[in-house]
Formats: sequence, structure tokens, C-alpha cells
Amino acid sequence: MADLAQTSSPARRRIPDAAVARLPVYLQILNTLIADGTAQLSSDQLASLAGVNAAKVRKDLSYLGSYGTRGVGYDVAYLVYQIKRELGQHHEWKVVVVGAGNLGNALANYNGFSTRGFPVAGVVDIDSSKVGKKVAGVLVRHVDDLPTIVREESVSIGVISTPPASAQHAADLLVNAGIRSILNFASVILNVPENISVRSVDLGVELQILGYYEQLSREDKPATKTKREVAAICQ
Amino acid sequence: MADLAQTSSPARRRIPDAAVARLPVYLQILNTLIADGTAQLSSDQLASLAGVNAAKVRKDLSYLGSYGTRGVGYDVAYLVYQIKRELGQHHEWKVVVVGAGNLGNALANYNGFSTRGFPVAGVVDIDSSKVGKKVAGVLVRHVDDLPTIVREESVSIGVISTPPASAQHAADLLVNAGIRSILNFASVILNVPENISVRSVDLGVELQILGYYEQLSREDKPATKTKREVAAICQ
DNA sequence: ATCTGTGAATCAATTCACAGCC
DNA sequence: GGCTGTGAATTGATTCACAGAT
Repeated sequence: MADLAQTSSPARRRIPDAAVARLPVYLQILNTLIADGTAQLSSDQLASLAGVNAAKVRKDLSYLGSYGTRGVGYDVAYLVYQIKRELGQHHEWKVVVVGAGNLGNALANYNGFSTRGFPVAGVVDIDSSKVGKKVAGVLVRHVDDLPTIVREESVSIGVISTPPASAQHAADLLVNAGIRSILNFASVILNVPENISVRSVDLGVELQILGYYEQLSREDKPATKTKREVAAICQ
Repeated sequence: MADLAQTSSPARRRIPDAAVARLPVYLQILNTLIADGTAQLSSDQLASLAGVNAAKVRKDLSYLGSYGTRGVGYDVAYLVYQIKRELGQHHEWKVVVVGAGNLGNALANYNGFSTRGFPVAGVVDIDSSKVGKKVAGVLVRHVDDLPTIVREESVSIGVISTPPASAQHAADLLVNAGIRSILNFASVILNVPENISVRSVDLGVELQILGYYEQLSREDKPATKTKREVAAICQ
């Protein structure tokens, strides 16, 4: 597609999704290394810290450009700079949390958000008994204020931590308020327009996947039943 | 490997990881359909509910065996039975939560765990000021009791919701207590023996990935700098 | 006519292996 | 000698497309 088009210097590389998902992990590791005073490291070292193999690290980093030095390794600070640039972390992305229940509380209080460039600009809830309380130093406002908050605070990401039944509604409200990126913690598949990106994290699903591998390691899979037998049991 | 070995009737199929990760999603959808009284559905319908395409649904389900009916579709209840069997959900897997902070609280209270066959058998913390309090009806016990809890309650999965600095320690304790499956919510890569399975969910990483795609959609990637320039800025 | 189940084809991700630079 | 960067090879996942069952 369009290999005739003249692209500006660092050509519009499209980094594979799998690599994109690993960059934040490398970034985190590199940040702790900086705190420890490490200035250089090899793909081998980063690989073992990240729990992947060295070829993958080199390939992943090569998508950013050629920022290592042959025979030497990578300059930690420079690598951090380049990964941050690629991930768009040179400015902060503000976040609004929808749903001030247990999980919403934990999320708003979660340190990893603000320290990684995602300040919580607001927390909203539909339940007026929760509105007015403070969560992580932020006043809980009514969900009706969502468009105002998003506009005034230039929020770019919405986090859904409502019960499953209200999650689709929350998503609709976020989309209407102009949000284009949603992180969803409710155990539902959200229906959103094409141009909106959604990542869903379902704690139950994570456990079920673990459960599968736990079972595999025990090799005690139960025998199967026929449709008739199952129907009988479910009466 | 060993295709001479006689395997018992439903041959030891090894389901692709990507498919395993989708089965719980299908399961959840099917369960809500049952509640609505739907008895039959086609791969097309399930696909659109799950937000994937129909060929993928059919291939995924075919790993379980041939449990659909050509020209008709799948029997919802039977499919639920088969997916549960494959995932090892015919019995419950007990869970212990390590770290009774904000997130630990939210997790212990999270409904999706117990309703999906993962009862919380215990919550432990290292901080004695938290020990003795109740979380989600469960007494918080000291982390030293971990081996006892795991043994007495036959816990099979450990959930880590400690601060990052204590997560590796928590993992070591879990492994020593005999746990082989860990769900880790701390933003660290855990170092565990080969035979232990770990899934890590890092909320910050999830946001950073979203941030990347948000930036892509805006196409305002900042210009890059040389190593010299970056070094100057970082003084 | 409809919808599953599955080989074959395609597309994506990972790993190998080595040339090129320090 | 050591380590990066990258084509080529491999492995894994997805999609196509159609034979086969109802």
C-alpha cells in the first residue's frame, strides 16, 4: 500500500501489536534500572529481566529505530526516551474513572496510574449517595457531568469500573462525551463505534485461564458426557 | 512427540493458547444467554456477541470436539458444559489473596471471582495493623499463615495485590506454600520456577498500550532527538 | 437451505543465524 | 570478542472456502 508516497524521515513504521504490548514492560524495567544507576545494558540482560528471549528484545527495539551500539548494548536513558516517544508518553493522558465502587476506588488510588503519566482527572458515579465523597483526593461527581469534565480537563481515556449491567451505558456516555479510548474492567463485551479503541481486563477470565493450565498440569480432566446426559442433569 | 502412545478417547488435544484465552469469554456470554432463556445459537450469533468472527468461533469450539449440529447450531447448555469441562470448571479452585490494600480489598469483594468458581479462601497481609480486620466477610490473617491456609483449605491459586516492592517476596511465599498458579497485579516481572504458571495484569501497562493507539489516531508523534540531546536534557 | 467442521491458504509473531560495527 | 540489527526460516494464529450433515 502506497509505497510510492514520500514519508517523512522516520518512515511511518507500524509496530506489530505484540511488540507494542511489550514496550511498556521494557520501559518499566528500564526505569527501575535508572533508579539503580545502571547506564548500559545488553539485549540479553533486558531479556532476562523481562522474561523473554534476547532476539525478541532486539527485534522489538529495532522497530523504534537503531538506537543500540554494536558490541556494547543500549544506553538506558536513551532507550527510555525512545520508548516513551514511541508510546506517546511525552505528555500526560488524563483519565476519568466511571464507577466509584470498590474497584473504582482502588483504581483511583492506584499509584501506577499517575506515576506513569495518567493522572486521574475525575471520578464519576451514577449513584447520588456516592457523589460528593472524595476518592484519592478527587471529588466524586455525577455521571451527568462527564461531558463537562472531559471537555474542561481534556480527558482522553475513560476507565469503566461499574457493575457489568451498567458498563455498556457507561461506554455510551464516554463515547458521547468525546472519549476515544476505553479501559474496561467490567466483565462484558462493549459495543462501540469502529474508531474507538477498547481494552478489556476481566479478572474472572484471567483466573479461568489460569485454572485451565492448573488443570492441565494435574491431568485429571473429567470424562465427557453426551448432550442427553447433560440435559438430564440440567433438568 | 509420542504419536505412538495410545491416548484415551478424547485424544489429548492441546488447545492453542489464543483459543484458551477466548473460551472464558464465550462461556460468560453463553451463561447470560441461558439466563435469558436462549437454547440454541449459531457461530455467527456467538461471534457477533463476542466481537470476533464466525470462523474463529467455529475453530475454537472445534478444539473441544464436534458438539454443534450442522444446519442448526449449538445447544447453549451443552456448550456451556463442554467449555466448563475443558477449562476445568467442574470443580472450584480456591484462591488466596496476598495483600489487603485497596486493590486486595476490591479483589476480595469482587463478585466475579466466587460466581465463576473461584471462592476466596483467605486474605493475608504482612502488615499486622491489617491482620484481624474483615474483608468481604473473610478475616485477614498474617502472611506467615499462608502455608497453613493453603494446606487446610486446599487453595490452588494465589493472587498478588501487594505493592510492587513486596510482590517477589509474596510470590516466593506462595511457591513455598505449594501454590502453582499465580495471578499477579503488581507491576513487576516475577521470578518463579519453570513449573509455576503466572499471569500478570498491570493496569499501568494497559493504559500505556491504549495511550499508544490514542496517539496513533492523532498522528502527532513528536520528533525524535539524538542521544546527545537527550543526555543534555537528563543532565 | 442452513450452518458446522476442517483442510488449505494466508497473515502475524517468533526465533534463527549471521553479516556488520565497535 | 561481544553485541546489535535484520533478512530468512519457522512456528503459531486467523481466515477462507467448501464438503458434509440435517
